Amino acid sequence: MAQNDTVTRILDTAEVLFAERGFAETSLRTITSKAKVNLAAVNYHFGSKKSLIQAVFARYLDPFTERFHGALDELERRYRGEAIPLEELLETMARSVLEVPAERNSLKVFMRLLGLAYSQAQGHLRRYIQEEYGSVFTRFTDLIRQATPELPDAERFWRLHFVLGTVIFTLSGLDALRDIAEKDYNEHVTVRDLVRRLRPVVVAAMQAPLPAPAPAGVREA
Amino acid sequence: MAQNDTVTRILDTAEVLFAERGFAETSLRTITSKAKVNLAAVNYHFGSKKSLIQAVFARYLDPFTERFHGALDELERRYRGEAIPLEELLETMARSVLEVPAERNSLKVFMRLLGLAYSQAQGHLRRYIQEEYGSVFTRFTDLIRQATPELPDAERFWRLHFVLGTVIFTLSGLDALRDIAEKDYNEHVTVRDLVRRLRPVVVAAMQAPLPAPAPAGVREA
DNA sequence: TCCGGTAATAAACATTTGTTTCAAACGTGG
DNA sequence: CCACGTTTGAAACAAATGTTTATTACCGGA
Repeated sequence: MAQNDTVTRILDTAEVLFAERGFAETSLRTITSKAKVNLAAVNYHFGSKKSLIQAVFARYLDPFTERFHGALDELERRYRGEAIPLEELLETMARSVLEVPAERNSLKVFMRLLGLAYSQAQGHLRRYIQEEYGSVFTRFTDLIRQATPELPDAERFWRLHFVLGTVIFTLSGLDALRDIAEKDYNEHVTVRDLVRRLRPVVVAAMQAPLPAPAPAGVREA
Repeated sequence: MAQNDTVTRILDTAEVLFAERGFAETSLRTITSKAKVNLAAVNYHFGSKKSLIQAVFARYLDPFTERFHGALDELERRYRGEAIPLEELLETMARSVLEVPAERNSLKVFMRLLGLAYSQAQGHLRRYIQEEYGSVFTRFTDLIRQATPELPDAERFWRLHFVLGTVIFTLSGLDALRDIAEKDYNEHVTVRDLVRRLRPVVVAAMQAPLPAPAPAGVREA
């Protein structure tokens, strides 16, 4: 199990360094020295730095998509054709996201990586994630559509990304925010705690009244 | 006005490149060649790449904080001691943010930069922004507190960051999202449009019902 | 006109980056 | 025990980065 050990050690080290500093700011030498493996091991086992980055994501997203697909199967079975309630869908998504990294106590790393995947330009990453894991997201949004028939399609699209932003932003910046919260309110906040606080906010956001119609004839660059 | 021209050209070019690719991924050579100035000009006028990054932010944040402070002064004068309504505060913040880059039609650049400032590790940037512009944020949160006396302090703290996440996440990833939205819904979305959609969602999020109390005795790693 | 400092330029600098090379060590199946 | 494919190791590679150095060009005031 020598090669497996090396591969795992590289992945374990890389994911926390990536999460802390971003991809471009993390050199292979930093990773390999901290992981106590040879520099060439990365190119030997993964081929390139880009592939290493993708492998880091795959290790989270592969189990996640599997679990999530399973959970959605179960939900659809339970509701047999009827629309699944919105809160049930959100709850299921939350549970699936939480379960995967829970096995390694690395939720904040996972969330930070997700945040980077969005913000970071890194064209190849977005393309990779989209191609590899786009289908499960499509399935989820389809179910969301059936659960919120009163929303116009475009409005639902944007609201989904609004709440996605809330969750990723909050959980990926959790450490910094937690420090402030503890200092100011003397309250130790757990992830469970945050999810509990998130729930009513997310639901309220999705069910907010529709915006006033756009004023006509206003141009913008 | 030769030196001013060079300085401005560097800033103009740097800000769009930074916004497109991030800081580490944008080299001084790319900036200077695109701006048609000499490579050494950056170090001559700004001292270092770090200082250039800070200067890019200062060019947005200095006018913003001035306008925002002014707008808050005006609000406080209008309400003379009484609590300013939440929506008025949010509206004022939105207007101040929108006004500054409007002068150069570069709102998306500004937003992307804000998003990078959060997501990007770049320790020096966070510290710089915090030290230089933290006070206006403190003033704003104080007013928000007076506008939402029904919220427990901790709850308000988290909700503020929830909606901050929504806004920054959405607007900083605007280009990518816009592409999807246009492809799927054949709808060209402007920033004004997004702000209009954001408003009811943000208000609903801040006013959502309080979460169920935390279950007692549940431990977590 | 000439001087003085400011700015622009080209070249070189020292580091750091990802990647490649090739030899040595390893381990497993015959 | 030997041979062979796999993995590790140290070193070198080319390319790219931020920064510095001299040198030249510029330009307004004495």
